[in-house]
Amino acid sequence: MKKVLEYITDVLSQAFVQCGYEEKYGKVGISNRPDLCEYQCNGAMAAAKVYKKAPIIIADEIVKLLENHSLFEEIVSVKPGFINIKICGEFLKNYLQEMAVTPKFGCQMEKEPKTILVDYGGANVAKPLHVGHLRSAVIGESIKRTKRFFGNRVIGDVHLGDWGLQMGLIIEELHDRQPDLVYFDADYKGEYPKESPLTISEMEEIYPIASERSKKDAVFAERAHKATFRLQNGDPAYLALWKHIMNVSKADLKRNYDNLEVTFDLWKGESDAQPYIPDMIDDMIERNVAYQSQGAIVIDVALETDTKEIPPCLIRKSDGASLYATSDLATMLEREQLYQPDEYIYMTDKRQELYFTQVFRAAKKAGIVKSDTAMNFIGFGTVNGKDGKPFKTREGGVMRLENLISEINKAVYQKMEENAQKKGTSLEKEEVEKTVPIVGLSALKYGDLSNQASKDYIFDVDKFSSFEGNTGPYILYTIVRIKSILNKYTERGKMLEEADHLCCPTSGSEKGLMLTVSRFSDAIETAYSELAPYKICQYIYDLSNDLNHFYHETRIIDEENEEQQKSWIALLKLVKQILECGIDLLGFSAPDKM
RNA sequence: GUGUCCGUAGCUCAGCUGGAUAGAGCAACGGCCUUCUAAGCCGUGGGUCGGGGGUUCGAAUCCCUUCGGGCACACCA
Repeated sequence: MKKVLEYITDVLSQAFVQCGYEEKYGKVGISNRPDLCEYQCNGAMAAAKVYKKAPIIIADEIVKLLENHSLFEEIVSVKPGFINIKICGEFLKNYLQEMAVTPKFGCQMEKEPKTILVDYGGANVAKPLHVGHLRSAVIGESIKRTKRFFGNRVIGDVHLGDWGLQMGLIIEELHDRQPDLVYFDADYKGEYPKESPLTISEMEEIYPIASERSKKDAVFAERAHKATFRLQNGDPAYLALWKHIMNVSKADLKRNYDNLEVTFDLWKGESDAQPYIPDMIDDMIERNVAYQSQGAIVIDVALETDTKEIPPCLIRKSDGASLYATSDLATMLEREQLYQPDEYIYMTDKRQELYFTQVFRAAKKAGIVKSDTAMNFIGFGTVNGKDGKPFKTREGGVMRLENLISEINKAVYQKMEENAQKKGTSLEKEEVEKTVPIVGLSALKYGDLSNQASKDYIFDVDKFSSFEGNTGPYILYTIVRIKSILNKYTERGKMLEEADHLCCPTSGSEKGLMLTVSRFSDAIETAYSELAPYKICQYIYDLSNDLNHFYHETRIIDEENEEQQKSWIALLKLVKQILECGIDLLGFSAPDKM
């Protein structure tokens, strides 16, 4: 669907041409003075320079030509040379009606859909999820949904950190605690047990202890390194143990991600890339892409155009071990074989930006990915506490994601209870069990997504559980209000389907709401092209504000004029659909009541 | 040191392809529930847009400079 701004810009551009000016001066934008107008064109002032005329004279010419144009309710020239525009209600009404029956409310789908691989940059196996993992999961989920919305094929890979030293640490710690396990019996020749010797909570308890121990105990650290080495070289006993750890850990991670309504198409990890590594490195050396430097194998990735020195990308340490980059490159090799992505998106902490420019360049230089494959890195900022330092619990430890969620849910529950008390009703248990996690999730996700991904942000639990103003629950509350009206409407024996016709706006708040509705595709398309979920937040927050403003001024259920009431119901239906679409792109949904 | 991002209201942040009085939310203060959910709505107060130069009819926005902070800079991930 053509956008409202395009309709107006076309008309203005034509007028500029008719008056003998260049077309480009007809560009129209949203007004920054809503008290004066809805749209504005500043082209007359820009044109004034070139054509050596007073801007107001040019603006007057344009306005004179368009005074009676059917698209405008009002078009006037002001002071230095602004052209202020109010759009005709009739046009707006028709535009919204078309939106309501157009797929995706008129958003422009991708003409050539792409295959996009999203790499969530690895939660680590055997370690609990903490707030740091929140961003990649939440932002990634939203970007995945947005990319799909526009018609692309998206493959999300959780990409676990499952092949590193933490495995050796756990294995050796377990060795000390339960030396009698068959995995540690060198002479054992039989099948290894099907049951895991460790539960998830034992694992989560063991890991930090083992990790600490390795820092103080050099002998233990050496053992862990050796165990890791044995595992990576395919020792059957350790591999069997590793599989147990993987299964238990994956099941737990999956449960946690499910709670966040975050899903992955692939549950691959670093271990999956290992088989590709030896051939890949040999091949790179053979083709002179990689070479030996100071005992290590590296790929030069510096370009003449660089403003700073980009160090070479290391793919093998001088002791022969592979690194993160090796695994990432090998993973691309596998992905190219299996999926041939047109675009890659990597989501990690922004501190890894330099690293990823190195890897991306290495991948292209080595011909692992095609030269025209889009390689995107989304680096997000760190989650900080109120003190501006990386987020910690009150006790100073790492905040587990699970605890965070339950803390927010507790606050949601309290709020619901308060509200019930005020109304003198009591909470229905089933209702609460359904609603609390939905509202809590909206608070958590919206709180994260409404910030620009690349910036650090202050994570304030109190703020997240206050639910006032620009928050997820506010958006949900708005939707719930609409649902409530629609319910009342049908309870009175009226059919929602019959409310499919809009009238021209009769108030400022109604027109304001309609104008914001009409901006939907601009907002979503911007979020899509800039990979910026916070733009979606901004838009649905605006829309919610306009709805609530309209809501407080307009009695809908009591309206006696049937046509008018139907029109409002139709408008509410559309706003509800759009808000629901928006929050779906953000990765959460609305309850029926709250 | 080099590169990079940032500095806007007491706090958390928008706004940055230059435009009219710099906007939200929180916090503070004052109104609005016998009427569609007050997790809401309306209003008040609060800013030398880090400092200084420059370009321009016009700068929070572009350029230069300076101060203050974050982060990264080959065998970690």
